[in-house]
Amino acid sequence: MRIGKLAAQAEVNVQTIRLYERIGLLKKPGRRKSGYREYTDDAVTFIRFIRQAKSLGFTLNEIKSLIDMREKGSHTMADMRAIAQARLRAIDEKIQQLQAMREAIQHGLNHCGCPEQFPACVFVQLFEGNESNP
Amino acid sequence: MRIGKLAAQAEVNVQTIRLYERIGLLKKPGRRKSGYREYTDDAVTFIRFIRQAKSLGFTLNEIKSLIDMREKGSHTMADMRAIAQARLRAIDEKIQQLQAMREAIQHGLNHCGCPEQFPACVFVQLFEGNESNP
DNA sequence: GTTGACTCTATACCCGGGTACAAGGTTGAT
DNA sequence: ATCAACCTTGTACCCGGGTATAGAGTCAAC
Repeated sequence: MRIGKLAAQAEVNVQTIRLYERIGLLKKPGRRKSGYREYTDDAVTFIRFIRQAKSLGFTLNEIKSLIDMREKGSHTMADMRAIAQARLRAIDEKIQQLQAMREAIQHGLNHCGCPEQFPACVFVQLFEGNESNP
Repeated sequence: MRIGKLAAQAEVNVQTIRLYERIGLLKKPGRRKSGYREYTDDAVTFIRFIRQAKSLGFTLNEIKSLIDMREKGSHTMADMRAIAQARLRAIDEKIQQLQAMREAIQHGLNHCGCPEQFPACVFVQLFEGNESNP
């Protein structure tokens, strides 16, 4: 199939496919005499894999690492698990960080004893020199 | 003080200060005859406020909204709280999303009954059906 | 055999939040 | 008076992950 159909079936933009090819995520497909790219059905699955991995928070670089490993046959389960675990750790860190932000803001809102009196507000405190703020 | 000192005291880059000025986050300081920017001490506090808000996950645009409100005197507590609460909601959404990713990956790792047997791995499953791409 | 939809390459642009020159002018201590 | 360290503007570049455009060539249905 040509690129447009692949894009439709994999639910991505045509440009995105060419981008993925350029950065080495997708192998270069065959070409017609006209120069048109010619894909087989498994390209659909492959792009879906990429999108799925992306939706799990893997960056395109990480995905490329997985692909490269697999391609070189140098992949072991340990390698793969290590990548997955690194991603888990990154996700956990991010969650911790967001929870800390959450708490700081929530704390500000809770301890702002000024339903309508502006100057006591946590935001005002932020403006007025970091007197007592977290 | 001149921009270099301000940058040092506020612990940001000189370029960053100019960027903040350009996007309207910092109001334009006075200038010497030579054209040099001349800041007062409260600029330090102000930049620290920006960094603090940023560390709580506010984007520069959100911070600009807070500042604009304050400048225009059109700020009410309700406005400020609304912004803070919007940020809280955004943070919560992000956390939900990360937790879903976390679970999906963890599930994959747990249910991959192949400490060293490659073909049953969750990653391999992702690849399955496209044996011949990269 | 013409039309309209498709594809090709190359290049530029978008977002946010900066960072890095380059070429010139100023400051201030010696 | 010199000289390093500072400042000015303008421009371009970085990251990741795309999206948009122009100008030219190709495919297929009628």
